[in-house]
Amino acid sequence: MSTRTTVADRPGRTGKGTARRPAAAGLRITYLIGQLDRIVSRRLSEALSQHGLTLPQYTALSVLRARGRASNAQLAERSFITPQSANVVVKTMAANGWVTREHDPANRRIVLLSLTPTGEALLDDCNAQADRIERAMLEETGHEAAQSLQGLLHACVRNLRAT
Amino acid sequence: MSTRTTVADRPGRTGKGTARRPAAAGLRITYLIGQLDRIVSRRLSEALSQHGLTLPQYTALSVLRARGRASNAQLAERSFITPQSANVVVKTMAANGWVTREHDPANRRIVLLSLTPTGEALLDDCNAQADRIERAMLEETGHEAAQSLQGLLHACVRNLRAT
DNA sequence: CTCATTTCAGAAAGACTGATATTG
DNA sequence: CCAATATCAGTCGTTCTGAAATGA
Repeated sequence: MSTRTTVADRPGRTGKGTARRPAAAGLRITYLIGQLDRIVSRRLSEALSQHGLTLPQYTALSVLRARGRASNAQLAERSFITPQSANVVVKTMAANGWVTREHDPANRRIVLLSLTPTGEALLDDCNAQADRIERAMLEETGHEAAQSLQGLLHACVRNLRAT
Repeated sequence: MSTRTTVADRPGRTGKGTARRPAAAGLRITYLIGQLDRIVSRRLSEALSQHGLTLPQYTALSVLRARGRASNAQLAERSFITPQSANVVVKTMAANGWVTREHDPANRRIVLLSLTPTGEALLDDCNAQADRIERAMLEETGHEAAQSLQGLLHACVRNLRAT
């Protein structure tokens, strides 16, 4: 994982209460992204293990639903991992009957991946788990703030992907 | 790491241009966090390797500067990793002369970690690199938006850490 | 004795690079 | 011949669990 970094020079925390004051407001954004990712990954992994799948597998299922059918190379690109890594994930999912692998009639070299009904149902269950974590994460945060966060994160991804 | 998940049901992308339209706006927040963390980690790791350190090491240096002196257990807690993992990271940093390890006079069982001048200078260099990446990430995003993002991420961490 | 801290040992999961075969 | 795809193999860095030793 990850683990981002860098804390501001001044801790900033002077009070002793729970946190009415901004308190420790000088945290670097890259640091917060890493910390949040670590916490969310842990929570999500715990929840997913109850259904017998891992986080990379859940990611792959999600991408496949969004894309419909996709090749291994496309899946890898969408998941920001190498085709080799994606292949490892897909192999076990195919063995579990969550996805099917069939040759593209137009190009026999390409293997198209699709969700099976079992995979679809599994994804629905996992999405429900993810929703619960997301709600806990955004507790007391208004709907507009959540949308703002979503938009900002998306902008960050776009900016860095372009460079 | 990582790899978060779940894309919305509708890709949303209909156009073919670079991306003037919102395009694919329905991405799940947990998914975006994972993707962004992956991209930022990769960028940061590349930059840090030029200085001869890894991302977890940079994180540890940052935490140590923010905390002043800290034990290995405290460092681990702050970094959201196990004390064992922290120990691995610290060992190599001590060997490189970036941190010192001295016994707590009050409790000889505890080893207090501190940055050396070399470690301080190294951290400054790395922070400059992180600043560059952060600026690229927040390109065209206003200062207030960046602060909003920082606050939202911090709130998410607090909410999940409490649960 | 009990608890916290450190640290050693082993193992697992993920992702990477390199290399190879196949197809268009 | 070249580009893209899939996939086999090896490796590395990170993190984990388990266990042991030390000291308050």
